[in-house]
Amino acid sequence: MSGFCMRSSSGSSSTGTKCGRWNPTTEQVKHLTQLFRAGLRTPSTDQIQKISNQLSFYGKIESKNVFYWFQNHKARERQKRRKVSFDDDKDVIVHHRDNSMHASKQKFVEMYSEPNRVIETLELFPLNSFGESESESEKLSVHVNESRENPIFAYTCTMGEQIEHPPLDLRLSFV
Amino acid sequence: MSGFCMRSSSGSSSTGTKCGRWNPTTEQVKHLTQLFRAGLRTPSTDQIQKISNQLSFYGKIESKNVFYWFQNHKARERQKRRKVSFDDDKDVIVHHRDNSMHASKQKFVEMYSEPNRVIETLELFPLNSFGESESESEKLSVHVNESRENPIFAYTCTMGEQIEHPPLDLRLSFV
DNA sequence: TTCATATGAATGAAAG
DNA sequence: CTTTCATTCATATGAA
Repeated sequence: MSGFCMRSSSGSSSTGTKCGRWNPTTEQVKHLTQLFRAGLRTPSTDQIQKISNQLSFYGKIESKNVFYWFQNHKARERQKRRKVSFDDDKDVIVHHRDNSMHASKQKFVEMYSEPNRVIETLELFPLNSFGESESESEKLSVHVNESRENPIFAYTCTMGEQIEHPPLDLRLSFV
Repeated sequence: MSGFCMRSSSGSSSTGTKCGRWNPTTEQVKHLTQLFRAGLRTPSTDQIQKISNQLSFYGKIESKNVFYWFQNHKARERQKRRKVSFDDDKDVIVHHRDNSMHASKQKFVEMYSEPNRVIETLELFPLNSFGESESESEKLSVHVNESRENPIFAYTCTMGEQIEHPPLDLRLSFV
């Protein structure tokens, strides 16, 4: 059994999304909580494995469940605390808590900040992550056409994943 | 403005539906996925630009969105391989299911490297959050006993929160 | 049924 | 790249 949740974003009705989800037993929750209270916040993969293994005694459970549990529990603990701690806000004068959150908004630009705008046949593939992914170890190149009238996404893959005719113009083909 | 943030249509009990972050349309996701499946993993700035530009046809989207999408998708594809694979038997007895992972080469290979009790000294507390935890910034260790009969969860916490003795064997204690 | 809440799951964004 | 954070989505459950 594997819960596959398809997230139909926007578009129309966001229905669907059906998947069974883990339902922890009280015992499992009790132990997870204890570990949390003991100070565990972000268990490592190893720890997750161990915990999962042990807790499986009480019922079905997977590693990812443990992972999510801690993730959520920690987040919500913090969230709860954040809502309750609105003491310094309406107070002291010019303390406009600047929205610094947007200050460093574009992190990705730091690395790729290059006004370069060469448009041609692109050379993809960092070549460092091919053996491990489920994708194919093939090479391809993205040919982007600059025509701007009715762009068309045209995937030229031997995989036979041809999409209809979306108004795009990103051509991808093997080399 | 343009309704780029639909979502709370029929949901009265729906959450706030804030429009703070990018919400890819089905079409956008479809295309991104295709590119990914075709082998694209780490698009260059140019490529990101082009893709973003093309996908903007379907809705609001920025370059960084594309950048992050690939980064996350790639990472999670890999992470999935790591977390969703260990299925535990709820019947005691821990067959050392060997470490015949899939293809990963990190962290996991050292799981059950020892048939004895594996004592891992955990380094908890990320320290990036103030006193959000009830525990102090201390270190603890998880003592996992591999006995395959009647595991017992034994939390050795100074808090005096001793639980009974469930059939588990994950010992957690401060160091 | 409808609304409200708790929480598992997912994922965009960022930090490390 | 890896890991963590923040926010959101979805479902199960219980109250009204």
